[in-house]
Amino acid sequence: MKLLNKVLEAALEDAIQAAQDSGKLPPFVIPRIPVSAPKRAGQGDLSYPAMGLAKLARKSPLDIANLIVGNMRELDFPCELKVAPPGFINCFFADEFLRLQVDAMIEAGDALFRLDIGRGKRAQVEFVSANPSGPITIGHTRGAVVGDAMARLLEAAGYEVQREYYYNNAGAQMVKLGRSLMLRYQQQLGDDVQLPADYYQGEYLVAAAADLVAEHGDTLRGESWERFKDAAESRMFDWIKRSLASIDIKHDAFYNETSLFESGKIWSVLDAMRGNGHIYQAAHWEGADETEIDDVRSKSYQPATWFRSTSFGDEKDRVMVKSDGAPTYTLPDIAYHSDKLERGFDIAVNVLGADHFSQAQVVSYGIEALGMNPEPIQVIFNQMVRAVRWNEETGEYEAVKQSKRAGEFDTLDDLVAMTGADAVRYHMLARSPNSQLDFDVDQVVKQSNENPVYYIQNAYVRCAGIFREAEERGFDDADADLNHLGEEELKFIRKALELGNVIEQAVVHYEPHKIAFFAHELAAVFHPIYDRARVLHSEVPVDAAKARLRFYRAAAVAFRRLLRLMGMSAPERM
RNA sequence: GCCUCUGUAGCUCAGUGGACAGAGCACCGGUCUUCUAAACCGUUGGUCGCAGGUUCGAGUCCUGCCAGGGGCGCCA
Repeated sequence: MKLLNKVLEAALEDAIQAAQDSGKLPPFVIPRIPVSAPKRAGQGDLSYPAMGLAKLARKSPLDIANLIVGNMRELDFPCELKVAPPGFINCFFADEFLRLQVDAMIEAGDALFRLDIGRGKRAQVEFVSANPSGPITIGHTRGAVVGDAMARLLEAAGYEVQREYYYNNAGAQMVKLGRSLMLRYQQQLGDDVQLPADYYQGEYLVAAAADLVAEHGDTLRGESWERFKDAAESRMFDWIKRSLASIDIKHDAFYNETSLFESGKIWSVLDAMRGNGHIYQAAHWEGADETEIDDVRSKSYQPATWFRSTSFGDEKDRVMVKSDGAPTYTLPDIAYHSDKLERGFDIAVNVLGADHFSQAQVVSYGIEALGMNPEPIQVIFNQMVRAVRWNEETGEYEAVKQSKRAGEFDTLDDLVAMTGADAVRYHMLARSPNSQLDFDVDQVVKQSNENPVYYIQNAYVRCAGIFREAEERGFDDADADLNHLGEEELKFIRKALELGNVIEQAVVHYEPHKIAFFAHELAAVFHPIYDRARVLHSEVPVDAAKARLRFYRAAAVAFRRLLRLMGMSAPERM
């Protein structure tokens, strides 16, 4: 299905051009013609404010609007154009066109409003990317939900999409994880050993140790920490994948940071940056002030390898290779993103927490230093998310501790157990990424009966109920005449036709939350109609009933499509 | 101090430079003999943080200020 506002935009531009050619409008460079759906009923289905041309054309907006309408060619879709003060051109879809859309929607099915803006293009979404040192926390969950919804929307826009997970199983944290499990294992065997305070205290390692004892007895006593690290890691990854699968999220590829070391990619990238004149050796960065220089002296650092990121607008240069010869995290990160671009993705979306802002910026500078265009790399920064609970004693909200312990309501598993996969997905998605999110667990549970989640799903359930009942009664819509549809049903079709633009906007601006709000709006149009436009009711004439049954099939397609775009289930009954 | 996000109804939040600023929750009052009332109908609720500026037009763009979150490491 075409994006109708794009069709109208093109036609309006042609009309302006035609008016200019015939001398009715003076020559000027035609600016962007923004056509959008007006907020208010009575202002049409699509609208263009011609006021913006007043200065260019040196005419009154009303005159301009009338001139444009007078020069319009016939559109692909039947509609009526009306001019409204102070200079709007409003487009009203013809009823016959809307009736045609009912069957078009049913035919489109799960591919409803699959766009062609990404046709032949490849997109990648990198998200979650938590290192395998513990369970998926509430913070990771937001990234997971937003990233997967973004991937689904890109697919809807026609892109071939890959979901990738980037991780590091090498660093000091993983050593600590291995040693933590080793100590827990020894404790299970009755040894009197203590876990240092900065080790992983989570209960899940106690369970892992118990499993090791059950499986291997005491035969692992004396094994190195690496053996335990491997055991912990594979257990953690299994857990992470299982948790993500519980909210219907699956990655296509897992990219290990270590491979960038093994392939030598980080060094070739560093050489390339050096070749472009952006790398230097020094004890402190070139623009260091006295405080920084004193600090370096006090640590008696040997020279390190610096990236002159200030050339690209950074506030200070960044270390790529430490004085001990080990790369910082940033170098492999730059190498990883250059690898992404070399793999030929037209778009590489990166879903990160807001705390990675500076890091992402340095990576972008690094890509520039390689002589590559960083533009395909787009980052969605999610602001902080935390689980909160109401504290009766203090009378305020308190953050649930980030303990990584089961039962503390701060892991994905806990959230799903308490509220359900669909509720987690909806509440995590239905917020602008720029907005901080306090996930009030008690509230989500308490309100579950009057939740937007169920409000939307119930629209689909109600359709499914009609189909079930119709089948039982042997009633079908085979020869339905859609002329029997009323204003209200057509109003729903009008609203549903906005879905294409919502998908387009969500993709172009990397704002997957738009789909969640639209789903709620569409449900709000649906429910009153369901109440009034009954199908299997003795007072409803057969012709109207058939038309309505056909209509509800289209509505079900729309809701199913929306729910799937959000990664939510479309249940047949509640 | 610098960078960045946020500030819109009692609460949680939407809001492509356009028309009279919108939802949900909460509150109050009504609706089920027909496809599930997890719904519908109605009422109440606003100095869009403050002050300037740009514009025919600003919740939206710019500047300054106030308040809150996040980031400013030879950690990852």
